[in-house]
Amino acid sequence: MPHSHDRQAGADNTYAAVFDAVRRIPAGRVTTYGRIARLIGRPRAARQVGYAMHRCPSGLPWHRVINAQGRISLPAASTAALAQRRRLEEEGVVFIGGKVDLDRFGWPDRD
DNA sequence: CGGTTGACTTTCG
DNA sequence: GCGAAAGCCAACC
Repeated sequence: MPHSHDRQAGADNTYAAVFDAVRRIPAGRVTTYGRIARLIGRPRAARQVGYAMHRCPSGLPWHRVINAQGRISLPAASTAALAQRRRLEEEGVVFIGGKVDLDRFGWPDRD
């Protein structure tokens, strides 16, 4: 383990923790950057989760991560945003007015 | 080493 | 319900 005078898990573990949390999201569910930040013990580091998403490895279900408003956090016209929405819809996630109802599709949530 | 940046969140008008 | 502003924190240059 790292020395305790350092911050919590250590910066090197941050990305791994974020990626691991994202991999735990089941298909057909979504979560928010802030929720992941909280899961890895950094409730205020939501932006860094987004940053980690930009650097995410292939095979990671990054499309299941959206913002707290239930909206895709990318320019609506961008290729990535369109791909994200399409993938989520393929998994059964419903967009209403361009937004996802986090109360129904959010994770963690009821089973 | 220090200012900028950004796939965020929350609050206010 | 929406847009603007402020707050936060690590990566980048």
